[in-house]
Amino acid sequence: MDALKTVKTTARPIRRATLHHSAVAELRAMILDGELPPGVRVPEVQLCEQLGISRTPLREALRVLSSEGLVELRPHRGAIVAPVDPNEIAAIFEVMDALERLAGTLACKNGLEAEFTKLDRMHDQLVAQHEAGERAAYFLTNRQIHAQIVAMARNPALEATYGGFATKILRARSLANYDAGRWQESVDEHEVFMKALRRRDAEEFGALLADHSRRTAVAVIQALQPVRAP
Amino acid sequence: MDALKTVKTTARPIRRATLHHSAVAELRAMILDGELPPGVRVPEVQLCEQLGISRTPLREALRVLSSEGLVELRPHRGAIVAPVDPNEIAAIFEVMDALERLAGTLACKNGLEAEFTKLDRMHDQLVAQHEAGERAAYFLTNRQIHAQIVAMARNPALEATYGGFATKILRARSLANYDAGRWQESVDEHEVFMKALRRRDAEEFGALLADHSRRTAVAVIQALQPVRAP
DNA sequence: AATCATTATTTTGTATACAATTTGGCACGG
DNA sequence: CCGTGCCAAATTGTATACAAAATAATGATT
Repeated sequence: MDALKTVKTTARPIRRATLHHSAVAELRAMILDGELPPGVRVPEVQLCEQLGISRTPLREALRVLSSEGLVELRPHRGAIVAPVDPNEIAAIFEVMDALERLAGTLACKNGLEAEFTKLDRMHDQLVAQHEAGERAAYFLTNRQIHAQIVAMARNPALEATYGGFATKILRARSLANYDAGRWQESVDEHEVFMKALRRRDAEEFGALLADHSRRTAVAVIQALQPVRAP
Repeated sequence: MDALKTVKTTARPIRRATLHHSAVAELRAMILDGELPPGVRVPEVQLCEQLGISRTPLREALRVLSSEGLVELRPHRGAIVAPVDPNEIAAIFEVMDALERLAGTLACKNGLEAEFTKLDRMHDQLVAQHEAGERAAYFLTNRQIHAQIVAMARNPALEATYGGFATKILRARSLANYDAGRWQESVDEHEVFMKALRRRDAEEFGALLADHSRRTAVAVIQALQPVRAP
């Protein structure tokens, strides 16, 4: 007696089966990984055979990435991977500070108890990775922590906007090698705002997150300066 | 002795000649004007002959609008104009408040003298249009004022994000008829934050703008409630 | 008569072919 | 020797044709 006709195979019934959607994901990853460095031209046919798809879905993907700001479309002149402009990154961080503050405040108000404890565990992991000098793992955990905070804000619009900026910032970071001294500072700041979080002090937590973001901005932009385009 | 080889015919040498780009603009306008109401299906071929273009550029346009959140793509099931979800609008306003505050603070710091006076003139116009009961003209001026403030912030990332949200909010507004009582209130709030602006009190101006945004949010969302989908 | 299965139609997704524009090179003239 | 104009190759923009999937319509079976 099966009451259901269809079996729920997975929690998310949305299957992204279309090629153009896969192409977006693939290209985005390639751009983030630096496989497609900023400023480089994106020849359609070459990428087509590389991805094993036709031009149609690839072009659709390029339009989407353009609207995300990861590529620039120059009519009749081909697409290029969007260059990383320090001024643009600075502007993004200026907005990001405000978003971090908002995320922090809302997360404090809307987060579930289980999420707070999860955040605590993640923070412990972060500190451990810092002490162990595991740079790559640290950065990943760091991103996950901030993503978790944003998720706890329970605001899809904030999450989407934050994600878009985070992507661009991530790309800038991967270009500019991070200052070593900033690492310790950053961990300290995490310690501080986590204390505010444990007190459930929403305003203070938000303010500290914004401050953390601002300091990160300074470090990233500074590290970006020597990369002057040749 | 002309030192320049090319004559600058216009300030923006970028010409948007491609069909898919025109299609994006056209469709976006149609969605905003309510010509394509929320939830309605978007049959590709029908729109193609209506716009006089082929399916290829139209589909590219749909992907862009999807990435902007104005249409929803359901794989193999066609695209629909994104429904206006009160919860989504509420979430957007929550972010918008923060953006308004940021815009106000930055505008106060980075605005040029000429721009401040221009804003004053626009405000006078706004008040006049309110007194004259010119509803449509008032709303236009209102939008222009806020756009001007955002422009004065000198932050392209903020401007783009703000613009995207403003588009969605505008669509929600056009659906829900605005409460009459709110109109007077709104003008009063404009009066108040303009005073702060004339004092060049950046923090206060930002705070008042955020407050204005929050109150607008309440009014819009309330006006949106009776529109329960049948 | 109602339900299910199967088929037909419509619509979307993808690939390919054609048109238009840009860019690099080359010859010609100054 | 340099600049200008024209031509050719390559690449993008658009249109159309074909394939796949979903919806509907129909008929058979109970």
